Amino acid sequence: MKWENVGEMNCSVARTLSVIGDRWTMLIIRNAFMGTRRFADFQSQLGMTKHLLSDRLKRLVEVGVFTREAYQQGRYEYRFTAMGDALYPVLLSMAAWGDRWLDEGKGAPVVFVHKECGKPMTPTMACSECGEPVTVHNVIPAPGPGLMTINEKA
Amino acid sequence: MKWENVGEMNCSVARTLSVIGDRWTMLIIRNAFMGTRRFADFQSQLGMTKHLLSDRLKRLVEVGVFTREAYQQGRYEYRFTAMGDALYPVLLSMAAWGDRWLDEGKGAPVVFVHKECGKPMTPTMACSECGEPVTVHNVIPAPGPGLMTINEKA
DNA sequence: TCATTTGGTTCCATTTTGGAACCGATTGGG
DNA sequence: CCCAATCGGTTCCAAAATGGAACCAAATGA
Repeated sequence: MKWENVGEMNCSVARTLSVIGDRWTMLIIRNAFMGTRRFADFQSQLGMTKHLLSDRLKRLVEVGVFTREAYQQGRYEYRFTAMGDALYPVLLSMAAWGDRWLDEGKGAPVVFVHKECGKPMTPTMACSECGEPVTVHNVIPAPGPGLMTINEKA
Repeated sequence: MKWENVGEMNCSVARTLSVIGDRWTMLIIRNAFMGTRRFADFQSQLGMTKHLLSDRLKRLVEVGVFTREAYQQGRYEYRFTAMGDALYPVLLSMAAWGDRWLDEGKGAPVVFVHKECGKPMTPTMACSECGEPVTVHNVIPAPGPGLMTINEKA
């Protein structure tokens, strides 16, 4: 199977990966969450080549993660849509995993402070119904309405 | 910058992506969470070429996400370590985003049931301190102990 | 015994990425 | 107004990664 067909799998994870699953896209999104908006800033911060950045931004706009708005003649800002904002938990879960398992003994580069309670926190996956933390041990996947086969191919 | 240097950034997200951020790795991990353990099963379920699968599994074992244990002479099973289990929230956050934003009107292929409360739920990112949901609007990133510069290069 | 399964490796063509040069439109400085 | 610099790209080419198929040795199973 080719990568370009991954998005056609009947799987939410595969479809998500078809949008954010290539080498640079999540780093672009990370920087966007840190406030970066403009082409040149993304490029200098990430050190990626311009044509790749151009492609990725174009694609994220097409998919609906970013809007592209001129802030001057021919100068654009890329800003999250609601769909883009909703990627924040994906970013947080990656940051939390890297902090815990790949910190090389130096501690977390960034800590997250929850505005409401004012405390530095670890982003934690919880049940929307009862609020308790969820892990691989207490979640059971079950067939949903959109299921046909778990791994349909072609 | 080349992709191989991304893992050296002083950023937990970048380091996480250096492990799980290539085309196939998260799909391998998805299937592992669904119970797949063996080379041939990963290969037939994912439809990826054998040498790529071989590379990815080798790497995930090196990094510490999987163990590789013989279940017969020369036959191996790949199983999550604690480090690997801890990737579950990343998978859940991707599944939740895909369900919400890329379902193509067909509904979620899989729903998650929380064992403790017994209800189908939406995996939600919450504050470890107060348990309230967190979003891009109520989290403030702050410098942590491992920070030197936010985007050190080279 | 002999075909089949498993878990790969090797080879090659195609695709993607990385690096650099180039470019037109816009802007800011003098 | 003129000129240099900036912005947001595009084009070209080399290098690296991926995709497809063939091949292979060890172990199994009939």
